[in-house]
Amino acid sequence: MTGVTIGKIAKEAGVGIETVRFYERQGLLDPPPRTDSGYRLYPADTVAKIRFIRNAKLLGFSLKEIAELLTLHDAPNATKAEVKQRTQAKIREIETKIMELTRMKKILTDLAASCSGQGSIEGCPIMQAMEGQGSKRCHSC
Amino acid sequence: MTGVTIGKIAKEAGVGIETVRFYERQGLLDPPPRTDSGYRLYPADTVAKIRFIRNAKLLGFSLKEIAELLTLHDAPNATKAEVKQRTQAKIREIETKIMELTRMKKILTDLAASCSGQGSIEGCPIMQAMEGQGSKRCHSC
DNA sequence: TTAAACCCTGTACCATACTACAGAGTCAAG
DNA sequence: CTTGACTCTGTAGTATGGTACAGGGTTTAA
Repeated sequence: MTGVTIGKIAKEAGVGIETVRFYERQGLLDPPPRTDSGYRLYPADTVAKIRFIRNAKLLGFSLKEIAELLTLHDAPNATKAEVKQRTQAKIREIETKIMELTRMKKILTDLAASCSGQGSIEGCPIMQAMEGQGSKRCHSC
Repeated sequence: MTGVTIGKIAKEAGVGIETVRFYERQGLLDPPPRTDSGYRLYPADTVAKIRFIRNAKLLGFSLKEIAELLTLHDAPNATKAEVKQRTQAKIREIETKIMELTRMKKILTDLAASCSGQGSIEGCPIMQAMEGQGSKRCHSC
């Protein structure tokens, strides 16, 4: 089997041609063999790799992290522990983001509740909150 | 009063000089008057504006959105409703992000629980999940 | 007077994940 | 044999929020 051209790979994987080349530049996809005229000819499993990239992205992994996961994927001596450790690190990262967003949401919700939404902006409690010192002794810290 | 030079504004506000000029380019701070030699001379309330920017950022507003808030701030005929509406839109935006992150976290947590973390990467359930079709009929959608 | 400290503009760079060309060569069908 | 579809490289642009110069001019304090 000689391989598949980039256009067919992209179409099957549901991404743009430019994206496939971009993933190659970023080290997510191995540079494939070429025809005499320089056309890329991809092995059949490339579509699966692009799907892997998409799935990992949906789980919050960056392209750099996905490159590492793909390296593990192809390393015969990689371990489950390495994958699990990365998964747990990502969970902690997500938890940190959720906590930060929850903090923002609580403050905004309280402010919205304290604002009548009626009349001139003068004395708006939301604006007043943002005018404050942003003190180092912030009660939410 | 002639005004304050950029270095003092930056120091008092706790940001870099470049950041002050950047905020001016982005339309967050009005271009201040200049000395004959071209030095910026800021009005005294500029430090408060930069604090406003920092506080609004901590609540999740982008610089573009903060520029709008600052415009409202200086508009005599602005209303509380306009501020409250932006606040509620931001709350919804944050809720969407939290839901997306929570979705990721749940999947990752389930996957981590299903992985023994022992032995070769062969058969790792986390990797297998990422190899899947990423189907259109995903049960989490 | 001279050196340090300050300020100016303009541009380029960091990460992230692409997207969009221009200008050229190649391949397949009719 | 020509036309359209495909591919190539390389570069630049998108949004976000800055940071970091280079290569000047200015101000201030000793």
